[in-house]
Amino acid sequence: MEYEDLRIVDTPALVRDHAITKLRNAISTGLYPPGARLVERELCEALGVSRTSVREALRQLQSENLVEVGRRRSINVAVISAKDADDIYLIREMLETEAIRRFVTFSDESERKALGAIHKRLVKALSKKDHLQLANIASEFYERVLIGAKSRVIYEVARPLLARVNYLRVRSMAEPGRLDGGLKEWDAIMEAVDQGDAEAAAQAMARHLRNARAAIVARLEADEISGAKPKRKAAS
Amino acid sequence: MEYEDLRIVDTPALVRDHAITKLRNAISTGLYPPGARLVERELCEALGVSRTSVREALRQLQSENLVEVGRRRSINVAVISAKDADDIYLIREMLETEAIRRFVTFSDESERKALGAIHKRLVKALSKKDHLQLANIASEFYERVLIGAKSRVIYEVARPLLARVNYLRVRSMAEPGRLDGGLKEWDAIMEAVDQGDAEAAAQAMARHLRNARAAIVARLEADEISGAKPKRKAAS
DNA sequence: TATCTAATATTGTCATACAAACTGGCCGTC
DNA sequence: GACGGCCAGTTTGTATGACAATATTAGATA
Repeated sequence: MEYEDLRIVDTPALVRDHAITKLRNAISTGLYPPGARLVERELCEALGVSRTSVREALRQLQSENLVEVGRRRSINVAVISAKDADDIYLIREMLETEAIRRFVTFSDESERKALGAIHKRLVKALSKKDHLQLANIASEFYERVLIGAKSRVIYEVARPLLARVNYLRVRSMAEPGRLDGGLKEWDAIMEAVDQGDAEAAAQAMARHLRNARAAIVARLEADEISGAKPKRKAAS
Repeated sequence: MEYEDLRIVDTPALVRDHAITKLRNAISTGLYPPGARLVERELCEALGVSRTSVREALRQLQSENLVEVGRRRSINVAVISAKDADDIYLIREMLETEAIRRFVTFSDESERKALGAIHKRLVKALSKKDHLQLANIASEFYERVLIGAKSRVIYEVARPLLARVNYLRVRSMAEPGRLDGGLKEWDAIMEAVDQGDAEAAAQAMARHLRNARAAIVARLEADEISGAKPKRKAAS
């Protein structure tokens, strides 16, 4: 008999996890844009939780580098410079090419199916030019690859990097011209995965990330020269 | 006149940072060995701080993956499997080869001098077979390279990985045979740096990390087959 | 208007409090 | 003596209130 299925594994939801998720979302959607100051009391109010929980959540976001401490002890949404973004994408390339190699090697049928489904939705969103949707689906794709790679370590290292550039990706995708690499890059990745060609998949992923990097870094550099206007207040 | 030096930049030490440092040390020295359960009240007592601070410190260590939550919400010192270690060293190789390339390219004279000094101490500790000292100095070396690479992102990603394997390195160095790669590997790195040969330095670092990886993974695999005895209690 | 001062806000830390889940031992029953 | 269940003690998650030390803002004043 298989009793494994009966095993109680359910962990009651933690308030602070809820808070972390909400804050992460608020940051990646730009509700709290880079540089915005996060005031504990306001977050308590907005989230409906105690300062205890908000503070623990902030500590976590802090070590994920999604927020940073200002000079006056204030907590601000992290500002990512062009150089930072460049480095993040370099590291993503290192990690995610390895991840997709392992995905091809270790993933089971259902995982490949799931990735294929995400790819389909991606194509649809692309054709509709639905930028926000596209960014979200792409996030799912990256994350699914990380999970399928079956390496706790790679996942733990790469995921925070994804979170850090999430906002940038949403922004960049709203740009005319580059809809996150266009169809070809995604198709190349998916095709290589379908054919079980790990090396081709890694190459396709590398190309994709290098292009994304170029687009995002260019955008940030343009921003930096034009206006160095640090936002101090959160969006209302 | 240069008033910059008078600028008050000093940030009063935070209790929680103190706690984090202490705990990190306790973990990497093995005072709290892998698997050991960390009980909040005991940590409060040991550190002489309130539960608030201990909990915020734990949240941080948690996102650094130095501790992990057990089934019943308990906080345990992270146990690193052979596979985890293998992956960590793979990623370290990716990051630290890049880091030392940049060190060679971007570091200034004083930083190279400082690295040279660390190397000298390393050689001395090696000749004395002072394992603990050796592990600590090696940590300094790695960290100094990361700093000299002048990339906030690389530093932020690589440093937690260093912290995660710190305990393993201390242990592994106590092994007869491998004294963390022996003289040759370190000398090769330092020589390449001195000659300003970024690529040679990267190669030497890669070799060093691959050897360290092999030693540590072998050790962990031996441990895993012999005894799967998870420690549940912290050292007194 | 410029500047100094007092009121206010914000963060860091502590001390409690309490519910929920878990642990372990004690006891009674058979 | 074995079994089962009840009860007290632990531990974590969360909330609340308090207070010092700064930082910020507003107000008063020259």
